[in-house]
Amino acid sequence: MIEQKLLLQTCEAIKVLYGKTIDSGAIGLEKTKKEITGDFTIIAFPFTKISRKSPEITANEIGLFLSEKISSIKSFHVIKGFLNILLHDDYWIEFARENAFSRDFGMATPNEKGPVVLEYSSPNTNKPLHLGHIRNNLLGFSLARILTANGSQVVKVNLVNDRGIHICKSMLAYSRWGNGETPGSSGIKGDHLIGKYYVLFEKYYREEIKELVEKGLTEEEAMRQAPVILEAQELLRKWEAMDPETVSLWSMMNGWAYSGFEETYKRLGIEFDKIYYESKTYLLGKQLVLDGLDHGKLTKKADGSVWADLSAEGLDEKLLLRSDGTSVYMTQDLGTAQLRFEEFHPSEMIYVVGNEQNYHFDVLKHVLAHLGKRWASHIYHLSYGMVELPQGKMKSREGTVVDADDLMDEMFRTAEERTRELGKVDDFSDDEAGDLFRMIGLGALKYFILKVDPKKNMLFDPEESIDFNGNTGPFIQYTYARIQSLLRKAEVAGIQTELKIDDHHFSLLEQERVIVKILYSFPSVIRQSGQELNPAVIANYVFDLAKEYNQFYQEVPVLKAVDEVSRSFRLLLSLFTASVTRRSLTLLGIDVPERM
RNA sequence: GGUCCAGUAGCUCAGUGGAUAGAGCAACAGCCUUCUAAGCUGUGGGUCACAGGUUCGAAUCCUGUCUGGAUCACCA
Repeated sequence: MIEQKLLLQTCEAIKVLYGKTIDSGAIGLEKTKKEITGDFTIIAFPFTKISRKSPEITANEIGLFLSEKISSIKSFHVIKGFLNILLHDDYWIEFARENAFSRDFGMATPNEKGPVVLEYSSPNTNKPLHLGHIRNNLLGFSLARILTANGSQVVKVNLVNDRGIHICKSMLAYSRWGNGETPGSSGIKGDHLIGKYYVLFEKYYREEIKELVEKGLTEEEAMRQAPVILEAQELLRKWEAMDPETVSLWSMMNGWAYSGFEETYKRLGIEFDKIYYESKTYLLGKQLVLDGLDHGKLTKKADGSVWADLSAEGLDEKLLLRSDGTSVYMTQDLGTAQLRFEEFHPSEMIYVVGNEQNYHFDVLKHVLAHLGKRWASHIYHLSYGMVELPQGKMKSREGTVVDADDLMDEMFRTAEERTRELGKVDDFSDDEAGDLFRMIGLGALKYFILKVDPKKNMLFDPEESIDFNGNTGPFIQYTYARIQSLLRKAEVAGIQTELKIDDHHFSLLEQERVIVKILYSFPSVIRQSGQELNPAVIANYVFDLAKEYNQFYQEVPVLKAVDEVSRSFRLLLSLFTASVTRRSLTLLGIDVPERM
């Protein structure tokens, strides 16, 4: 790699010129800004202390040294303390030629340290998936692909929250008002049907609270004493006691939810390697806690409850077992973490969970460390921000949630409308057209969400999300489709894409050079987003690429280029760009259309 | 109140120690014998929340302040 060479020789230059050994990590090497001639820039300011000369002179001396040692350097020039280095065109041409056809471009060496267990999605079975889940699912799935591209073996897991008071609420409402309605009989998708009864419960519950408050109770008392909530709690106790009737209702309704989720996942294009059910794991962790108690790492209070004292780490005390000996959420998570560790011996355990649980994961790691689990430090919480709407936050109680299925329908519909308007599918079969609408609609949705830094709260404006112009998925898909069309036409015209540079030396246009340089950075973009667990890095990269490509080829048509060598190079560049674009979009879980 | 996160153009977002802080949307003015106008070109738009500090250099790092959000349950 040329960058390595530059760093190495800069060290050498400083040693020879100024007699001091420095670490190559201390050198500021970056890509030259677009407006300035050059490919790489070395920042010479820090060396002035060593050289005891002005930044300009220091940079010039280093530049001279480098161009003697590295043959790929064509020229250099200095602005203030910035040493801008220009490489020979042949270097970039060779680079493009070598990489245009390479398949595993961007692939890192396999990671032998063990698999990465990646949890995402984690739905509740009492209501359908909404926009927040979509962000979670897209992040998780994209991350799995990025990590795989970085050489990791990834186990994608989902932990379904299928037990607890929330599902009992839906069950209660259903047994009261359901009249034996099923997804089949009503034509309602299973998870939506359950959601319907959850909403019914909440509505009725609120009415009861209101009545009690009118009778003189405080709101808090009313919430606790409302007959319907007591009944739901009774249902939970029955479930825990394995009451046959309750369990059978529970498994029937959960079955509806599972098949509903499966359908949504499929439409979203995401999948899992393993699904855990909380009903099977909720008792885990208790033994872990009792062992910790035996070893004196946890404390028991007078009422029998068990706690972890994390005050030394700046956190509070955390309850792990209730006074009646039952587990809490944290206890379960301790248990499932232990389970996964034993199952996979992972090098890393990643949880894609919203940032409202930052504290929970802090505590989780600390408690595990307290219990002597060394792998606690291998837990990484990929925390993402909330999705807000123009009207404010999504609240299920106020009916301002954006349902995942509805949203996808809306995206598909808009994609179809817009595409038909433009006459893009006039020569498509119905199947082809349908596929295209789904690709574009989903591409728009996925890109819109993934391009934002995960940790930030984001605003989802339905209007803007279905705009297909500018920094959007469809724009990138469009660029790709156009390149594919170009390549098809070139083939028909019998134009060579294989570049012969043996006897030809020609100059790259400035824009060609910009594009090749962007392509050059692709492997480091993948690596970076793997490290930071950030698909947004890739999203923004591929948009820049598409934009540069469009700008250039607007002005310089490929098929008409007169010079055979330069035409051949541009085709090669198109091929290269297409392959990197496809690769990037795939890492984001976005499909690429051959025509659109 | 404690802890954590965020604050960049009218709006949505990039940029996390380098040069004159960038895109998209929105507004206005242009460009279809070209790979396909879901595109391209141009114009206007900034106290990088505020104040100090660190250094050759700060939107970026440190400290403090302000604003917004999350969290601190014998809920999950």
